Amino acid sequence: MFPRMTETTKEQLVSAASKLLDSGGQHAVTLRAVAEQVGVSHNAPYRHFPSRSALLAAVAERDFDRLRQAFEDQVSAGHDAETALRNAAAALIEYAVQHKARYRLLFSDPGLLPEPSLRHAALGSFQAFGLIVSRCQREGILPAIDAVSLTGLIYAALHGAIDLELGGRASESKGLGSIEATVGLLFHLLKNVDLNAA
Amino acid sequence: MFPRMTETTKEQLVSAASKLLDSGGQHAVTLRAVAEQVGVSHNAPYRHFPSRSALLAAVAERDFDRLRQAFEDQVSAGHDAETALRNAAAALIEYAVQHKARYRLLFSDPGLLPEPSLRHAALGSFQAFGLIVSRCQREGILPAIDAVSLTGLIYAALHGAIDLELGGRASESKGLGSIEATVGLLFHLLKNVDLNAA
DNA sequence: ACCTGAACACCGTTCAAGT
DNA sequence: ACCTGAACACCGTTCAAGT
Repeated sequence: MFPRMTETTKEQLVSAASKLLDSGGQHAVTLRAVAEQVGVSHNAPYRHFPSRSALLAAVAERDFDRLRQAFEDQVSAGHDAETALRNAAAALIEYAVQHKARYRLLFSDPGLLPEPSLRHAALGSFQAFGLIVSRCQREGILPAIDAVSLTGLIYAALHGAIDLELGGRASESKGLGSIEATVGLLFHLLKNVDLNAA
Repeated sequence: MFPRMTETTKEQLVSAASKLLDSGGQHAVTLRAVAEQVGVSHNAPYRHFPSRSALLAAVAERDFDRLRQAFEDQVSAGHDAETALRNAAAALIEYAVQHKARYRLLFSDPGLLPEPSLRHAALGSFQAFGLIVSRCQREGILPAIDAVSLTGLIYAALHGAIDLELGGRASESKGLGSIEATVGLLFHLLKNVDLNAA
């Protein structure tokens, strides 16, 4: 099957909501504005989504799938493990910086409805990232501890650096000059962990 | 001077907003609800704060000061450096878990007005935490790299672990079973960094 | 199956007026 | 200096009705 040239109304609503998130943030995504962009009445979205939250969940699910794809591309790109890890981190950082409100929707918004399909998409992107971490461990770039725990820690640190930056909390005076520098320091330190020392 | 037994209306508004954040989250902090708790009309808050955002900024500033105090207490408590670091992290985690909406207001909300006094309070709490990190470096518990950068990295990782948990993103299947475990792993790895190896 | 128009309760904010 | 009541524009959501 070729993809349809025209989006369904439902897809158009998701795309319009994404666009509004990018241009004006969460605040700007009102059902009325979304409906107007698509050219339907202010409550037509309710024929496709039970609530505003459900529409935002659909935006998030689509983006989680795209992130998983980006991570999987790095797994199969044929680079060495460390390059794959750095590229994956860079891809996430670029997504966050260029789509701030969408990043926060996916990784921080406490109002995001935890529908099973969304949780599945979120876990999928995490696990794709985890494959890269595991490969780094096999190549000795990262310490040989439990792979899932290590992936969780790196994911958390990466998220923390990104979230502080997006929230305007990451000033130079807090040692958080750039997300890249913070993440680079993390990888540098992890690379030099020696658990056989003591 | 002894503290007054009665709060001014302004202080009452800040306290009421804090309470509403704890009980119902950001969503529940409407100026109308705040005013009702204090017993004034729905727009009386405007005699004390120019906007809802400014009221929330006042809540944040007070809490940043309290966090700085908690960190400074650990500095002067007479414990060894590692205990001070672990206690400081535990204090932040406890604050986050018991006051989720307030934690996110301080460390994540992009709408928080960056007034100079608020930025100053935020930086103060960061620097108090940094003093503990520096002491750990002097005692050889943490790697001897630039102190501010290391503090920034630890702050970011701590924030990431907390924020993912508060947002419901920290499942066991993502290696994020508990904030304490993730932070414990971070400290464990940092403790075993050996930059003289290669 | 999908859409519309009117309506409801709620909100942040403004304003004229009161003490 | 501090407060009140009415009002405005806006929002999510519901409902009766249309094709």
